[in-house]
Amino acid sequence: MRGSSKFSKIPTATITRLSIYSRYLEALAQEGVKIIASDKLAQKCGINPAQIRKDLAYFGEFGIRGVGYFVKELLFEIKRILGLNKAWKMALVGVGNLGSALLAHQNFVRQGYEFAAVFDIDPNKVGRRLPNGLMIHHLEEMERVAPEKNVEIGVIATPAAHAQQVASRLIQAGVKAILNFAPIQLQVPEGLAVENVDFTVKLDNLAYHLTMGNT
Amino acid sequence: MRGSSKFSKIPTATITRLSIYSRYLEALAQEGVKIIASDKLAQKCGINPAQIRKDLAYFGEFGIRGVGYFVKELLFEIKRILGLNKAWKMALVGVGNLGSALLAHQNFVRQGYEFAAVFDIDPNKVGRRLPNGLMIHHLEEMERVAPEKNVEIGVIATPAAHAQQVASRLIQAGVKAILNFAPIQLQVPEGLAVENVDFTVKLDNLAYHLTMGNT
DNA sequence: TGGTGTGAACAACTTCACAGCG
DNA sequence: CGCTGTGAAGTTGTTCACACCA
Repeated sequence: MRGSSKFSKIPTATITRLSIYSRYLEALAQEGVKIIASDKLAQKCGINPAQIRKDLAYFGEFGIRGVGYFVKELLFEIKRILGLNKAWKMALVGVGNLGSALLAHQNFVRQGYEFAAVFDIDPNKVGRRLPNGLMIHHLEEMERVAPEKNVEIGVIATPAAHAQQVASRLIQAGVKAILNFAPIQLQVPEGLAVENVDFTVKLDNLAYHLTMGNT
Repeated sequence: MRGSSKFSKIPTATITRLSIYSRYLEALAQEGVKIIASDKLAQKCGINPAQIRKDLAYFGEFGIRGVGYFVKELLFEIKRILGLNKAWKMALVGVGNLGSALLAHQNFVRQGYEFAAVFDIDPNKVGRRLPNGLMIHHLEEMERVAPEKNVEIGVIATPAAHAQQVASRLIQAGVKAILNFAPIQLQVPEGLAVENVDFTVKLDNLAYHLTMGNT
């Protein structure tokens, strides 16, 4: 089997790992490393070498037998696969502590993601302009503003109580992918992509490990 | 098989789901709902009902056949399993945008987690006192302060470049669990629990779904 | 009767082991 | 020779289907 043709079933975990590979390849490229073998990369990522080769094999043949992978070339290919060869426009909803931190987070820009619109419902915030020049819109304006700014990804940084309502609005405004920081399982129609960033759950995992015997 | 005795191999996914169940049970309890069936809960969580029963079966029998589960009782049991019947002390490292947002985040306290110590390396921050009364310590003081404050969980909110160094310090100070917000794979000794909160990776997943055909 | 608890079937993902090629 | 690419084996997690019991 070869090629990324059509809808081969790619494990979600594979995509997640590709993202991780790209980070290390980026670092290697900056260090001037030209070639890397799956064993070396695997060690860095804490992953089985065969896993890396399998992951890549879903999309084609990028390596040279007996040698390894050209760092720059592989990085380019992975970025292409992930869709990082374009600038993604995001909308932030919720300019609280977390939302503000996300706005200030410089990794996004470096990575090809950009906040193109910002929303809130707090009258004290709506209408104000952020340091980066963006205006805080009222959530009501979502349907108008989001398409105008070509928003493709919605980022929910509101309290859990508002998250579902916000998600519905985003979807109505044509957004097809949501990054959800609220600790709630969003109900969305088929075909819509939702990723949850849920540190409460992660903490619970840690608490469990600390409580039970962690091998 | 029954009971949580010793080291039965529990899937990580099960623990994650238990955490999610607990959230919905909490909501149900507050709404005054007394009894819930696995089908109902499953629907809320977007999970297969059998999965819920399997997850619970790892730890005992908590339901009544033909009836369902007593909400309060099940919630109590899950919290006990996860180790949430105590207050966990956390140390925050990195009082930047993200770190500040985490400090202000009220869900932690409600959930039984508490920041007991805060660290940074920025001379402009070290020595200052936070609104909640906590003093920002220099990272160098970790080994002294962390044990003093009974820190059990380390939270890394520093730039990626510092994360590994911080992790090592936390470990040296006796911390056995780390919540890592830095986009890097931490190298830690066997038996230490690390959970990564990595929204860059999540965004990449969304970008992939938007780029490729999402069913 | 109706929903839990659970062995057994199934599906998905990971690792192994080695053929094949630069 | 050495490392990729990959079928096959192994492992882990999920769903089904129904016995069992309040």
